[in-house]
Amino acid sequence: MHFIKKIVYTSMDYNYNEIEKKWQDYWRSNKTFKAENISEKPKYYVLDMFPYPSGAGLHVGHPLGYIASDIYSRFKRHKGFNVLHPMGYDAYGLPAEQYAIQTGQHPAITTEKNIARYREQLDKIGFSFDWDREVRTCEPSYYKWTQWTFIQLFNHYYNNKTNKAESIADLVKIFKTEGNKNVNASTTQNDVFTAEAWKAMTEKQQQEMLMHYRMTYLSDTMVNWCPQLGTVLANDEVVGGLSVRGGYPVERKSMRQWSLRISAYADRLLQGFDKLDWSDSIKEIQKNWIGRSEGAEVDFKLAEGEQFLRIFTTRPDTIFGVSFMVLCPEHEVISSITTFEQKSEVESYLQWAKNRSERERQAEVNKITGVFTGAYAINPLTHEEIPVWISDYVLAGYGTGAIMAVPAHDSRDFAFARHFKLPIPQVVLPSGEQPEDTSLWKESKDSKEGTCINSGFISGMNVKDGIKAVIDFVEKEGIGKRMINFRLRDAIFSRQRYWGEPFPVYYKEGMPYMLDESKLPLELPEVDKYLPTESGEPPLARAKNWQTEDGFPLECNTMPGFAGSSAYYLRYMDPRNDNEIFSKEANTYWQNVDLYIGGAEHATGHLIYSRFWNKFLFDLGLCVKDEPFQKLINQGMIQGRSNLVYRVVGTNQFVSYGLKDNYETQAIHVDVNIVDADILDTEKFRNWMPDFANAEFILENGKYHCGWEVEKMSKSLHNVQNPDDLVIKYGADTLRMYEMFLGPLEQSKPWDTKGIEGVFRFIRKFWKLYHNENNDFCVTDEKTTAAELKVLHKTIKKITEDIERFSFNTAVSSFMICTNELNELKCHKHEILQPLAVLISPYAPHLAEELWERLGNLNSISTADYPVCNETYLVENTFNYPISFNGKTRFQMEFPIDTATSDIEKAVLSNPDAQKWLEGKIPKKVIIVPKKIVNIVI
RNA sequence: GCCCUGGUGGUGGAAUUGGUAGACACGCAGGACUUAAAAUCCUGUGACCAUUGCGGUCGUGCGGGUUCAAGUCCCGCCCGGGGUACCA
Repeated sequence: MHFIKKIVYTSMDYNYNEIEKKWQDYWRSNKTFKAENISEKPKYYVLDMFPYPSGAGLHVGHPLGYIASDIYSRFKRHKGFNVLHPMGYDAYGLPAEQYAIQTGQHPAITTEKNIARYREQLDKIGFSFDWDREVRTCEPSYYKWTQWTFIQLFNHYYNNKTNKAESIADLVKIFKTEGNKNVNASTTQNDVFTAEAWKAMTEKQQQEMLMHYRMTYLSDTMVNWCPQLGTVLANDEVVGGLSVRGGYPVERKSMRQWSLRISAYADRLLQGFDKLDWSDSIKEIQKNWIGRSEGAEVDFKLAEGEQFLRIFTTRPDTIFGVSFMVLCPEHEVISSITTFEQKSEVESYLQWAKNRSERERQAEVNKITGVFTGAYAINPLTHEEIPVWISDYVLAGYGTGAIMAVPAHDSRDFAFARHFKLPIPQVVLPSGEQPEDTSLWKESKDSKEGTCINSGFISGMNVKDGIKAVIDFVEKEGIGKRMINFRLRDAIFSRQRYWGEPFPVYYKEGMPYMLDESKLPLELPEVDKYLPTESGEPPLARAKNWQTEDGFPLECNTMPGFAGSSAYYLRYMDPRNDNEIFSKEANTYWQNVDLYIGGAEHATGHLIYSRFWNKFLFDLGLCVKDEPFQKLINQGMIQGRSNLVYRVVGTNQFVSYGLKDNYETQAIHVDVNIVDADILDTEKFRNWMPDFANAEFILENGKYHCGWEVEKMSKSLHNVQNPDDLVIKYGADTLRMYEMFLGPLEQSKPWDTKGIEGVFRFIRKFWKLYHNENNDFCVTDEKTTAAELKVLHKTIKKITEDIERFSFNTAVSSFMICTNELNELKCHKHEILQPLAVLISPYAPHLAEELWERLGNLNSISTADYPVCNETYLVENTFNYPISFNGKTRFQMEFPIDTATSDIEKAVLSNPDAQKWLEGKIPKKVIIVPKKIVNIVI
């Protein structure tokens, strides 16, 4: 009812539905926002994180970033830039495949359908995307280049000397002439071999050796295996031992998998930040994820035999305080060093540790477990014998899988030493303290600063000097060296799933080989079921003839989600190129993304993978910039605002919010779409669910008031707002401006439709500046007044400043203020209203286009120049000084702008109001800041 | 635990470089128009005290500090949101 009334009345004035459709059609048929790769104009590349097209469609949270980037794109066009503003779909993904498993419907069909829905929703909001450049990661013409890049990764290794990826063919040449003794590469093997030894290897042995160097490599690694999803996951896809998608438990398991040697780029990924305009918080998250630690690798000789244990430490100065060593349960020397007496105990511990899930291990961090191997090592500085233990608090994946324990100064070592009654020698003394009896300590002292004590030749040094002295010593002795360690692990790149890019890989005698580039794309085959085979192979193993023309079997794993999303921004530059990933010309013109807007949840996944991928392509000389995203903005989450009704326990009665405390009630989430301004539509409620058909209500003043809460937007909480309904009810321009008006782009904020009416009112007021009571266009050529010009130019200035600092919420209020002021001035003048239409067009493009046309212009408003502020209209002759006493403002006085401060002082002090506040006292001091404030100190 | 964020009216928020705290909007209250309602327009709206008018006191999570002047800078806490977690 409410809804129909609105349509009727709006057709009387601003008919947004008709106008918005008209201009969306116009933009589509005129390709208004097509970006050319050749242009005289300077370029500007604005990118949104492309969406995964889920079945639920867009909710109001999704377009927030898209609206901001669209405003900026349109602004930049007005400013004379050639703007690249594309959109596409991250189309591979688990939900479509899970749906396929359940229903048998091919994920391509589900995906296609979802994309169509997304497109329809996006179109209705009036985005200025260049749709000719749309990409979909699941299209063969797109993933051809994902596969192609994989081949390049396979054919390159990372040269630490030149600090870039170089060709494997060149590496083979070096191996042939001099072996690997002079090679400093990022590698997973340490053996040194000669040219002769290389030549003596079989092809298979050579391939196995090269695998340790390739940027993507096949290896047996401990992976995150998720049984419920039937696939392995990368580290960023696991949080707290559970899969991010679906929340299923994840186990550690050794499997033969493809990995990307992203760790080779760890240092460059860190250094790259200096040049980037990203928020500190997102840089910080990535820095922590990469986790650079400076320290040393030191070898501890075993007391028996010639073997040694290599450890990594950031605190070489504390070696004097090492009283035992600990190995991870997976450590390879365990079997050879364990003594006969300890053997059975060690074996049962290893068995126990192996069966412990990742989740249990993380949940029971405080549970101290471990076993003594019976072996002893020699502390290289004290030369004392120290016991070697095994415990799963030492991780196989970091450092060397073995640690030197410094119980006095490390909390985990301390807890372990206390539990197993091992000695705790103190070696660092914080300044101002005396050495203590460590047996009385309740916890370790993690002394990052202080003086070394009980530490041989470094006793008396401060920690920093001690570290340096010890490293120099171990390097001289040849038992250790300076070392930088990273937390960042190589990314596991295989997935045991159907709906992803096939690897361009076949196997010959168990060794992988790349398909010839001419065979790309290797298209995803049809399968009868989207499940693993009975023997546990991935779904692709079900495909018929999944082999090369020569009969060699093809890889059955597929690539992970981040494969297709790691270089899509580059493909947008030249998306229909079938001969290369993108042309040199296109890349040289577009360079990299100037502005990237998206959610902060991609900090440790997509944003790191993309930077890695881009740096690799940069090393190959394919792209001209080594960082993909110059400026990054993370839009905040839009939370849902839920409504609650209160059922009297055990009845079918619902009591209004204000009266609920008189009853024992149960709160129930109610669909926010049947609530208006917290007032429940009781009739709709009865029809909402069969359970409530006979609901009775206890009302307040004849109305049912709902309670409310801010929480995440989700179907199950019935608080999802989708943009389509709002576009129908208020129009796209109102939705766009309202989403911006909600608050700062980067902050999380609750969605509340209450306020949208205010923006809707504003849009109509704005329309009425150009129209009379009969909705006839009424803009005149009358001469402007100084007051009108001042309003216009003040607004130009403010809006331009706001847009440049991405403060869209304050820009919207400035438009409101401007409209209110022009309305008051009854201004309907062309000279004011034409530039104003351009000013608002990035925000409310449909409205602006319509007004632009009515103003007599023939081209799209997007071709108009952005108005320039003329400061001369803003010059003030006087300033209204706040007069404050001891910092408290009491009254105001107006003075001409150029009044001398001495004159101001005189005038203020003789003012009767001032006399009242002075209470006859003589001011100690009078501070006058021109055009700011007068402060009188008494 | 560690790291990053944020905390301002009934609500969303503004205050860009230390200079009149609460712009703009929602909501609410009152009024105009109307047979009535919707829409629109006008007025008021931080709290408290006073109210006949003038006014006054307090106030940006809490406690200190720097300053003529602090939402803004410094120190110490509290609370919310996000990230990360045996990383040696």
